[in-house]
Amino acid sequence: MRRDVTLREVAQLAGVSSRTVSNVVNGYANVTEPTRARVMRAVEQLGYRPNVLARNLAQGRSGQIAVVVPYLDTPYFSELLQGIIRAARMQGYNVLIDQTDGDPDHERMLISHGRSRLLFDGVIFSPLGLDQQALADHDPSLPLVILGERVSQGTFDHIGIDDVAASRQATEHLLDLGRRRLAAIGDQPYPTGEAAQLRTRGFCEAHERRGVTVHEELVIATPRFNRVDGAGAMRHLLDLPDPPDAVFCYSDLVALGAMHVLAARGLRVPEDVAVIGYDDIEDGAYSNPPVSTISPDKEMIATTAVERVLLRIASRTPLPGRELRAPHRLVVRESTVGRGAASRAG
Amino acid sequence: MRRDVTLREVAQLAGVSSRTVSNVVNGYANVTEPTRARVMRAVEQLGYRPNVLARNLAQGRSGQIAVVVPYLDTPYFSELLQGIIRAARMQGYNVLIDQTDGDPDHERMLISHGRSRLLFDGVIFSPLGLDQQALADHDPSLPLVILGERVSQGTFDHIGIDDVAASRQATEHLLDLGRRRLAAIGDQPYPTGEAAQLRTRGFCEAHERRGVTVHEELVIATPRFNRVDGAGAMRHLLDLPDPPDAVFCYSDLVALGAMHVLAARGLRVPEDVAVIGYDDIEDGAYSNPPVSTISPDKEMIATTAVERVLLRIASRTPLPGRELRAPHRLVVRESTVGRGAASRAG
DNA sequence: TTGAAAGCGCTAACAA
DNA sequence: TTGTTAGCGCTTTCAA
Repeated sequence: MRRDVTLREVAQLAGVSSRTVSNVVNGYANVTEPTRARVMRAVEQLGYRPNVLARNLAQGRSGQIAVVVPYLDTPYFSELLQGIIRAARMQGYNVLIDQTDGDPDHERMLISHGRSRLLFDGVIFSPLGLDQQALADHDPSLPLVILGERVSQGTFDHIGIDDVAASRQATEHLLDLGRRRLAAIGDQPYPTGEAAQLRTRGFCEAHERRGVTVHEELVIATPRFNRVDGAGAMRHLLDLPDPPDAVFCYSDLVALGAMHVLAARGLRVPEDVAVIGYDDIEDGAYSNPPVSTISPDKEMIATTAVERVLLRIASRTPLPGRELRAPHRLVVRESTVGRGAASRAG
Repeated sequence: MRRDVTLREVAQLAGVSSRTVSNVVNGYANVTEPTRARVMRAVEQLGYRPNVLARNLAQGRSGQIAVVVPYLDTPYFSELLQGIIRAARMQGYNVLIDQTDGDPDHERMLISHGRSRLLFDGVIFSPLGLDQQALADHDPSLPLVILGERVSQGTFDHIGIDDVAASRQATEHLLDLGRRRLAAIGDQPYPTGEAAQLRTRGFCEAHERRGVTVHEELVIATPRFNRVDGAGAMRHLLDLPDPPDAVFCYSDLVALGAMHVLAARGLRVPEDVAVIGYDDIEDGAYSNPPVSTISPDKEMIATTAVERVLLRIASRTPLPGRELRAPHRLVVRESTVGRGAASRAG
């Protein structure tokens, strides 16, 4: 390892103390212009670059936030991640990525007291395997922002869209098109499936509001929100004696998987079966047909998450947990209204 | 910030020196069993967790590798990233993500002398904005592994598939189906477009081998390999007086964009136009119709990249640059052979 | 405004 | 096998 230029060497060359160099480099305090110039010259001459590690050790922080997601190759997360990285970088923070595969032990570890210290100053976390209680057990000294649907117990922030309202809106869209046998793919009737349950609730509420009966047997549970599960559920639905004429999918990936099966069976979307998704990932806009969906404001979710976690990091005293809502909108495409009729709605 | 338990405190409680605790914690050297047990007990009792930052500073390394990609929401990269993160973690390394948007200055900065020191020990880099020469100018003391098509100048490793052979294979597949007016979407006839140019070369070689003339006007250049560019190029091709009967797309995203336009124009895939992509992203397998593609061995690329960068980090002396080839295979799906006939080929 | 010096918590060379 | 101790490079308190 090549010996690096240190602060001390710069100080020596400039004929000042290392304290002064530190001040100059960080733009701190009051340094007279001539001193500043002298130091800067020495910095240039030696090609000095601050050692981030040393700085962080001295400051007791790592300058990094961790972003923890279950799966990186889920388009929704990678799209979100882009915004998070951008926002964090703007504040001088680096982003460490972790992928848990939904493993509860791994997830627990990351937010527990037992995690390795100073690797990251805060966490933006999209939990999959942890339920309410496990989340509440997190190290209270760790600034934590949760994405998706987990109600805060007051020790961390939570940001997400209004899942019930959004799902209601998607379902009402299908009902308003005259569909009456609606299926829902993605329910998760167990403690870690909160997000899914909220969507199911919205699904039911829409039926109530329109005075239509929910067909319970058409509400299909799936362990994940991916294409494979969507395809499997769709196959099951089509094998039913009385299959649905519309499907509300709890993610766009599920919708794409479902549409894949519909195409394979020779059924037309939306003529035979209308399909609506959730997340507004780019794939959905380019699928055949393009898929209607609920579009959460990802840019806002990303920037707000970063903003909040940095706020918590900066705060000396633990901040009370906050519930933050990002806006969403219904995006109508061909998978529900057919060619030519597709447009956008609020 | 809560005062943390330090090595020294553990040493005190255990009645040994900090040196010994360090040895125990890191599993170094020879420590007698009773001593070890005593130390471990103290560790447990105090809830001691090593401070990664301090360790790294003392060791002069950061324990992190940076993975630099142009765009995170490109499925190919997020799929690759999964493997990289997994492999790195297995070796005790964390992964720092950076996204350059293809900005040459940003890219240059990351591998130059001027980068911030010790933030990462090595880089796995997929350059977009930098040409051969700019890459050659990287800080030679920085362990560097390049993904994609950039020939190493001997100071870094490069790993990728054989683009020419793969493209030839894809093109031959189209020709062997009897198609004769083949288009290619994704050429990039400028210094940073090496990968694209190699694919164009394979495209031409296939024509030669089969004794078919290349239709130059059907080779379309695009700045990026995404859906939008694929859609735009396809529109252009369809507006030609004599449109193609098959399209070789330089990425699956391009293929999906192209197929989107074909569907919108009421053309059938593959009956009217056969389409083949490149990368084998998951979307391609679930599109309608599923898209034939060149499938690089992503898992192997990921693990090899990590392996090589760690090797370079570990080596005291700079290792000579190596060219590494990952295997690929042709995956035949409905977008070229139609329903029912799709299968896999080596 | 600037200097001297004590840490930040850990590793590792040197000694015992 | 274990202890002593001098760094790693920077920040920051205290004093001047």
